[in-house]
Amino acid sequence: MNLKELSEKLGISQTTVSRALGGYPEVSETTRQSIEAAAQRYGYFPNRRAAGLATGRSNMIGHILPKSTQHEMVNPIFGDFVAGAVETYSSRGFEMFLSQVSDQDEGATYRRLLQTAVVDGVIVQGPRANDPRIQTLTEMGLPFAVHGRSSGVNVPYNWVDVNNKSAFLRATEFLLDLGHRRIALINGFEDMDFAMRRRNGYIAGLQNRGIEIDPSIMKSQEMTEIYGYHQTRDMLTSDNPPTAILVSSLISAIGVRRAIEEAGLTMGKDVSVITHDDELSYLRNGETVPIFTATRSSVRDAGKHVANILIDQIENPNSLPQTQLLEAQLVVGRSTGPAPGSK
Amino acid sequence: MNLKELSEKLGISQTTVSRALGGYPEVSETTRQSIEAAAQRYGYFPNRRAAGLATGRSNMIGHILPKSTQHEMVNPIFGDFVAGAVETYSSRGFEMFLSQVSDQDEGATYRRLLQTAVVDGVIVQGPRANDPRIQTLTEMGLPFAVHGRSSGVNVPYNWVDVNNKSAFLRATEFLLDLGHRRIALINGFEDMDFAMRRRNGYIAGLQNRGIEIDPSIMKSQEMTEIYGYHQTRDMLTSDNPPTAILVSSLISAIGVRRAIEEAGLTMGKDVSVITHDDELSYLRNGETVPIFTATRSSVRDAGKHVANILIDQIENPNSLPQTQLLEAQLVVGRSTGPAPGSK
DNA sequence: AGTAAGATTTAAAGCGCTTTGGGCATCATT
DNA sequence: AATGATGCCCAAAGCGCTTTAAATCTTACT
Repeated sequence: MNLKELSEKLGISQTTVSRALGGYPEVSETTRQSIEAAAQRYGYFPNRRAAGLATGRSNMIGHILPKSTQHEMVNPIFGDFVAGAVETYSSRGFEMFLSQVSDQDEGATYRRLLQTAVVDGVIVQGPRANDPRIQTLTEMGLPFAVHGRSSGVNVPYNWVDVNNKSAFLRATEFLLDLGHRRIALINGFEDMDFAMRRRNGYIAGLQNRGIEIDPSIMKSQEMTEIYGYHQTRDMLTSDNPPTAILVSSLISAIGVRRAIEEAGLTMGKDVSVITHDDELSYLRNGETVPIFTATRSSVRDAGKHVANILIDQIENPNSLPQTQLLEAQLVVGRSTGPAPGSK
Repeated sequence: MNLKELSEKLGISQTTVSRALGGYPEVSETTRQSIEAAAQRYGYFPNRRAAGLATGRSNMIGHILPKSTQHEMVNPIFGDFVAGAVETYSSRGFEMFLSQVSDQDEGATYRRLLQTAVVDGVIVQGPRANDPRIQTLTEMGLPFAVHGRSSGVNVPYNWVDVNNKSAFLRATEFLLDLGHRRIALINGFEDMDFAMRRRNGYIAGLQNRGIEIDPSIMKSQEMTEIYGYHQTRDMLTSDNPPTAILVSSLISAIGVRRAIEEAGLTMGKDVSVITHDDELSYLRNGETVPIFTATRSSVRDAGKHVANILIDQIENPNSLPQTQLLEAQLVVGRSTGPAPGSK
């Protein structure tokens, strides 16, 4: 059933049927009623491709999954982030489009997406410092919103980010207050902007108290479970092991705990741990009392917000970019305690 | 730049330009060369909406994310599964479309997807026994492929599945061979088809050796970390605790390990554990030597396969449905050992 | 040289929708 | 009664592409 058939069946012009269904005012209430009833009865929905061709809009938002040759990991937060975004999309009449690209030609992909008119805007994930995508997209005029920020980029753009620096600053201070003086950092890849900011928060926290920065206990890599395990095991068997560890991901923190327990130590007594917690739905950090003391911020909510901001921009092309800085909560669980030897 | 402009620039008809770019034979080699060069130079790509309107094909595959009111969990394997599928899509000229639906009107969504001509086919995830979606889609004539199978459905359809029954049968036998007699099952929701099959494998394994089935140590729920933890903790403090546990997900197995260690027991000595391992990229089951003895099967590969099968079907509408049964490997790690008390 | 067959190319129709620019009643205003 | 508004509806153009049917140009053969 298409518009033509429906309008013939009703004996009403295509124009009027289209307008009635589109909610335009210049249709009398009675005809609108009968048109809507008929559409319902025949299960008519406008063909989106045709509608898109006519209007120049697709009501689709693109997400680009970089097929990195370097990092083979599929981000564990991807599912929850997308779930949040899609929730917004469906409530605002949009849908999600996902494409994969090899790293080098991401620019070409955006250009192609624009040229082939397949999306109205894109979400940029995992920004790095000075991320070139922001420049590219701005020049191209393809609406976009970034999950995270990109240090060094000065043009305004839409973003939603967690206050990573403040979160890790507070976490560091919390450990210092407990008497810890040797605090390790198990961070994500530090060319990622969020990881850089977390490190900055950590460093600021130590420096505020005049504690020296020791690069040998600052690790940076892809945040897998194994990675947390390895780094912790190595540090715990070193000459001068840390008494506390700051971890960038709950997944890695699980590895950290494994290494601590394997070393015959007790988490929260011998070694304190604070992790960032994205509130992944399949990996809750305990229930009423969290397992890990954590800086907590829902990545799912972030997905919702960033989608909303992008759609605002699409629906209102001349509006100024919006930004949103979410504060993480510091929630206290069972993984932290006074530094051993301090009273 | 659109087709009309490009063809005017070249002084060649739209027809010929379109054909040259589409790789049709009735264009002389010399004109094709110059057309391709020009397309390259101007960065021309055909508008996909318009092409789709003309051909009736969209080159998009739909995935539906049910917005379950009941299960709020975003499947942890979603990311890897999608990554596999998208890899296939991009190599075969397709792209992915993701939409969210509330449970009850999934049928309506499929109908709408077909009517609005937005996808060429859909992937069905998480099938249950007698899943109504298979019937619906078959009747509608919308091409689809299922990740998993649906017991009780007798019409032929495209699917890719792991041999869950055989995997759990073998795992059970492995534990029995180690002398275990009291083996618990921490399974996923058993209205999910895969979970049902796993349970059947487990039961068959026990019955083959004449061991009685004890429903009090067979658990079924959403496979979170917390769930594994709770069930294990409860069972270990019961009158007749199991000496071995079969777990349906690595995520839950992490919770199982946590409970075992919290109880002061040693995994692989006091309590043996076998888990299913989907080879999630962010959650590897150890390195050379696995942490957990596991039934292993890559969900990412499954994504690739199911996407290929669906595209085959789309490109060749009259072909018979394809099916693919992947065997899981039983890999031995450090989480299993002889039953305590047996010699 | 003349013609049939084959190779290229083109004009134009059509995919299903939205929207512009009128047209025709109906109603209120002078 | 003439005029201007207003409300409702419609025909047709156009979005950018693919593809059918027809035209033109080559080539091969009698």
